[in-house]
Amino acid sequence: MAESPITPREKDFATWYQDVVIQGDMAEPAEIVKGCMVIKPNGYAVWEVLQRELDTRFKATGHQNVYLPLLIPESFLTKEAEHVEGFSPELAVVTHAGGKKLEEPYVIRPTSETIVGHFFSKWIQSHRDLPMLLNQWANVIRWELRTRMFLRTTEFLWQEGHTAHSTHEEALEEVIRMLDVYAEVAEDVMAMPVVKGVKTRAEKFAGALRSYSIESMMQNGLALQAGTSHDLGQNFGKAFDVQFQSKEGKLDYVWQTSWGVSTRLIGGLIMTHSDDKGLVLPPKMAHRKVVIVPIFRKDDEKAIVMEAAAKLAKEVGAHIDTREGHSPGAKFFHWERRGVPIVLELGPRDVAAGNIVIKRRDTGTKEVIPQTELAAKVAETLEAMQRDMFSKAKQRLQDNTVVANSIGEVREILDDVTAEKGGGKFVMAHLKDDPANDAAIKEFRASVRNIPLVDEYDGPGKCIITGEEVAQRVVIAKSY
RNA sequence: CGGGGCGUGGCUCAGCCUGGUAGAGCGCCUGGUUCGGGACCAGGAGGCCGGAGGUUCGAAUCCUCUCGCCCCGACCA
Repeated sequence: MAESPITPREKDFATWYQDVVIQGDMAEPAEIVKGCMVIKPNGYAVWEVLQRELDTRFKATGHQNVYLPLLIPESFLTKEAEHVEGFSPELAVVTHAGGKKLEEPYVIRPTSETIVGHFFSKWIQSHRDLPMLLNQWANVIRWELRTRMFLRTTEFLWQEGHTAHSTHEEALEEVIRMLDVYAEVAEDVMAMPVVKGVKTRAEKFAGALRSYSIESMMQNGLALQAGTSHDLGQNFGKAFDVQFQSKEGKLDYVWQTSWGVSTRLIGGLIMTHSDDKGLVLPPKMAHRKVVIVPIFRKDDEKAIVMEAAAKLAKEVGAHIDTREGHSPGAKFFHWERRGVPIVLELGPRDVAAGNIVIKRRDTGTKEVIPQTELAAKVAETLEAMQRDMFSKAKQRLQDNTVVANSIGEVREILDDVTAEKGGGKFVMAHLKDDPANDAAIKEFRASVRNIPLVDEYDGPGKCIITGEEVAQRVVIAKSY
């Protein structure tokens, strides 16, 4: 037994997740710093793919990247009342520097709305400066009490978009545009289906008018907020005095948005697709899509096999596992745990027959094919995997979405659901957007995930708590 | 912050109750035989037992304090 086995999902989903992260060589707990993790090469490569996919789309929608300071004067946080209330409990504060106590402490950014507000007020004077469309790739710190690798760590990597507009309409368009970008990356690249919607007032970002989110469903049925896009209204504009002069010569505050996704997405990716054998990556997320495991005994066999392997590897852009001192079996397990989409086996028998063995990670299907067909077969298999993995996840989401018409029913369905045991559902119910109702749902540790932008159900109905007429059903679930 | 668990070679842990020369498996190094789903044999390197104080002739073991990590809840991307 070369490396520790992975706890089956059935037995304990939370432990399974940790095992997959560690065995897949994605990350490990930092241990020396509370709640932090070390993202290892295999995990960081996945983040780099995500960065590339997102960044390309940000640029295509007119955004530019900037970088702002990690430290924020403490007083900045207090300028927006809701914002400070929302973030105060989880701030890490720098009180000493240069061997002296600081006159005014700095907080380590939990997010950058305030510092952006400050600079927007410097940079924006005229309607000609608008819209201002910026994005920042950065790390932030939120002192969470409970952490899980990728899903919630004290320090995490993310991108935060910050934009300023001259009208609310335009800002709203931006909010939805970026939510769509997130949904596209989640579904088309990560093969992770999401539900787009508006957060309830109780669940919105501290300081926003409204927040929008994409919510995905993990294999245990728990919801994961995979991305958010906020309509900040003029709240930060007013707090930081970001005014512009309109065409008509009138002064007005800018309308802002902010939006972000984080390394949490990697957690979502893992919990959407992986299995009891380890990590499973959709082809578009795999930095290493094809690996060849050469098989041979004697030196003359080795020469023949390696020559054929090198030729085929070049043809399909594969990595050859040339490590010595490991049996082929050990190599198969190695790549399987790391989620490589396609593993090719090539031994003397195959070379003699002009064949090669192709195995796909998601289904475990193994096939012997002529080497001449390899390139076509690889391309076709990668495409099929991407498609099938999305379908499978989509099906699971549908199978585990249920309708409920009373609070008792909702509670019945979700009461015993935990991250470890699983059994989670998305429960569609009519509920009025009122913090009191959110609180009632919280009593059994569930929450309103969002109010879907597209109502796929029966339209208006009576709120399961107040009985008032509401426009549509909302998503209620246990979540990470 | 409440509850639980845990700090002993790189990793997983045993030893602690009942104080007396620091152990195992895995990994690592060397050599040989292996190699189509986690190979085997032989030899070898590697630890002031989380930290501080105390009890004792003697502490990984007993006592006090302390630091940290993990898991479960409340908070949250």
